[in-house]
This record gives sequence, C-alpha cells and structure tokens, in this order.
Amino acid sequence: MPIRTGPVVVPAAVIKRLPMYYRYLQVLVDEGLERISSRELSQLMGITSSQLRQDLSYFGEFGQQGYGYKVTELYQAICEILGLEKQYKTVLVGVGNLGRALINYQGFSRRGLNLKGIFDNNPAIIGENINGFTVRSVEELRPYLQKEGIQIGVITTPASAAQEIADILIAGGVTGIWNFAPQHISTLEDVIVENTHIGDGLLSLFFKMKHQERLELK
Amino acid sequence: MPIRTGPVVVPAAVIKRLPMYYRYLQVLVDEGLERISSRELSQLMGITSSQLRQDLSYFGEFGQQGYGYKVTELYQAICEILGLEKQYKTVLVGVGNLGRALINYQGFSRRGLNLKGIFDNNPAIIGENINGFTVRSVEELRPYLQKEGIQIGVITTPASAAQEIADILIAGGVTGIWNFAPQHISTLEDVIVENTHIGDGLLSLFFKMKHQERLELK
DNA sequence: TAGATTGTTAATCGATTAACAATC
DNA sequence: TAGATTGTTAATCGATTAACAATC
Repeated sequence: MPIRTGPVVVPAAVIKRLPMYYRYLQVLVDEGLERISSRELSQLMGITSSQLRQDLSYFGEFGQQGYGYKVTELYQAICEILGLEKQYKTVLVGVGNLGRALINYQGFSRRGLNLKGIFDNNPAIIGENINGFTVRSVEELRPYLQKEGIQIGVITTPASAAQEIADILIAGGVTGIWNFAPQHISTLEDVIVENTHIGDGLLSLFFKMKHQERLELK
Repeated sequence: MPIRTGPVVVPAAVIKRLPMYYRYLQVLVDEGLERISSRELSQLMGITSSQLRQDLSYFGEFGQQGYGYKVTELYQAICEILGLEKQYKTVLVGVGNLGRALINYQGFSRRGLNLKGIFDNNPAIIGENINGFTVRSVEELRPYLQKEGIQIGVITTPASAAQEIADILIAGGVTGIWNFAPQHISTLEDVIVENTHIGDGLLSLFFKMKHQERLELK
C-alpha cells in the first residue's frame, strides 16, 4: 500500500527499503565515515545508485552535487522519516518459542520499542519470569492496554488465536500490530498491521539451493 | 533474481510468496480441511485469486476445474517445490543476542534446518552451553565445516565480521548462507545468500504509524 | 575552472489483475 | 446437465534503470 507524505505518494517498494537504508547508514555512522556518494552506498547495499537517489527523492534533497551525502545527516534524515524519535509502549501476546526468543532479544528496544508486558493463556506459565517480565493472563490484557496506554501489540500466538487477540488489542486502543502468526489479520482502517515471518527467508534459501543449478545467469 | 525451473522462468516476486503459501497451507492441513478454492485461499491470505492461480501455474497444475484444490495435495506440492524433503546440516556463527534467540528458537528444525554447531570469537563465551550446543571458537570453524559436511551457514555476527565469516564458510564448502548481519555479502556464483532482518518489519510499522493519517485510501 | 555527483525525467522492464475459454 | 472454478492470455499498473541537465 503506497503512503502519502504531504503532497507526495511514496510507493510501497520504497517503504520496504527504508529500513535497509537505516541499517547500512547506522553501520557507516558507527565507523565514523563522513561522506559517501550514491554510487558507493548503493554498491555496499547491492542496489543501483539510480534506485537509491530515486528513493530518497520521495522525501527531499539530502545530498550535494559533486560531493555526495554527509553520512550523519542522511542517517538522521532516515531516522526522522521512519519516526524513530518516538518510543512506543508495547505488549507481546503468546509466550511460546518465538515469543521467548523475541523477549530475550534486545535489538528492538534500541529502535524505540518499549516492551511493557507479556501475556499468555496457558496457566502453566502465567507468573513465570522471562528476562525481567512476568507472564500475565490474557484475561488481564484488555484492561491493561487502556491503563498503560499501550500503542503496539506483538502477536506471537498460534494462527488460531491471532485474530481474537488482534480484536482485543484493537478494542484496547492499540494502533499498530506486529504479527508473527501465520494468519492474515483483519482490522479497522486506522490500525496498521505489519507481518513478519522469520522462517520465510530460510524457505527461500532452500528453494534457491534446490534449484541452484538452474539459476538464471543475469 | 528470477529462477529457471525446467523450461519455465519463475519471477522473483513469486519465489518470495512461496513461503507464505507454505505457512497458510500448513495451518489448513492441521485444521483438517479437505478442499479449498483459489478464491477462499486468496481471501485468507489477503491476495487476489488471480495472483494465487498465476503463481501456482509456474510449477504445474494442482487444481481441478469446478472443484478447487485438495489441501493436502497442494501442501505437499509446495513442500516439494521448496525442497523441504531434505535436511540441511547447518552452523551458526555469532553468539550474541540475536544468535542466542535463534539457537533457542525451535521453529527452524521443523523446516529441515539441522543445527550442528555454534561458533563465536569471544573467549569469554567459548565453551558455554546454549540449548544443548557448546560454543566453539571461530578458529575451529574452517576444519569443522569440511569434517561435518556442513551445507548452510547462519551469520549473526556484527556487520564488520560478516564478510570474513562468509569467506570462511564458502571456503569450507557451504552452499547456502542465511545472513542476519546488516552487511551485503559478496560470493561466488554457486553460493546462495539469503538476507533476513527481523527488525525491518518493526521500522516499517513505525513509518506507517507515523504517516498513518496520510494513508492512501484505496 | 574542471570534475564529480546530485535530483529528475522518460523509457524499459516486471508484476498484478481482469476476464474468459476450457472443463470438472 | 448446470454451476463452479481452474489455468492462461492480454491489458493494466507499478517499479526500476539509464541518461543527463543542473550545479556544487
């Protein structure tokens, strides 16, 4: 789905690449690099310089002719575009294997995800402590959301429970859902659902390995 | 990159959707559903029935006019297409936060990823036991690969180490690399690299939430 | 200034969708 | 048989790339 920012419509394909720009620029900032050209950056990333410049043009003018881009300036611009200045209060629902992995992974707090509570419907694990979070009953979810002003819900339940949980999250005022369940989530218009399936990349890898000898040489 | 299977060239966009078909069909098989039409399945998945039928047509004819698809048959066909009948011997390099999360996550073994060894260069954690795996020194990686006949390497190191590790993996005979580092990996022609960045979905969610009021209504 | 590199236009390329003949 | 639904064609739509005037 394309997005309108001011008078400009940003294509879906461009939005999907923004996090990639963020990742690469973060590394370059850490390395202390001062300037980079679209040609150099695009080569690092394995895309064309044309695409890089075209993508950035949807958001403004960030470079200087004959010079290129100042790395920290471009990085900050991308952070601003992505909305990384904010912190989002978040709950996670579904403390299975995947849920536990995500709770233990610190990478998201760096990006502004502020995990407040974790929930499950399995009595056997309610009360358990994981990485400093106590597992709460799903029964408590609905009131918790409003009391704490939760903005984002992470769904790591089985497919069968995902829509039901999404409905509770939405009723509780959440405006963003990060869904890991293999289930399409239906929502009202003003709730954003983002689907992530970490196993998908592995299956693509298997497919390409299987058909390796028949890879198009292009 | 499109892939040629037999006489047919499969578009990259189709390959990216194959794991999604796998996920949804797996759920339907578990639920014991016998038949489904392209219209029903596509609605579940949030795509058009046209796209579903078009996608499948690159691999053969799996349905019956007037009836639809037999769920288990279609599921098995997708498994076959993805190459899920095999097991792949795998190592993981980089036992940081993300690496630990992946080692603890059981979801991959179900799909045919057979983790054999885990490696890091930090002396402080070499010898540590994680989910039944002992952390080995990266020094041992190269000989280990050949001795064990490892086929896939998972890279969860910082960006700065990723290419160096990839070179060792390739020299050791690995033909598939699943890269989680924010670093483009250069390889020889017959090594497949698949990049996965779990944080990207979160950033897309932030972006869309920030620009929510300006969403294209379409 | 001369060389480098941007931002943008327009052409090309690829992906999606609508529509329908074929047929179970 | 009649109704339903596939597989496929062709048209539409969107994304990528090449090229270059503008300019630092």
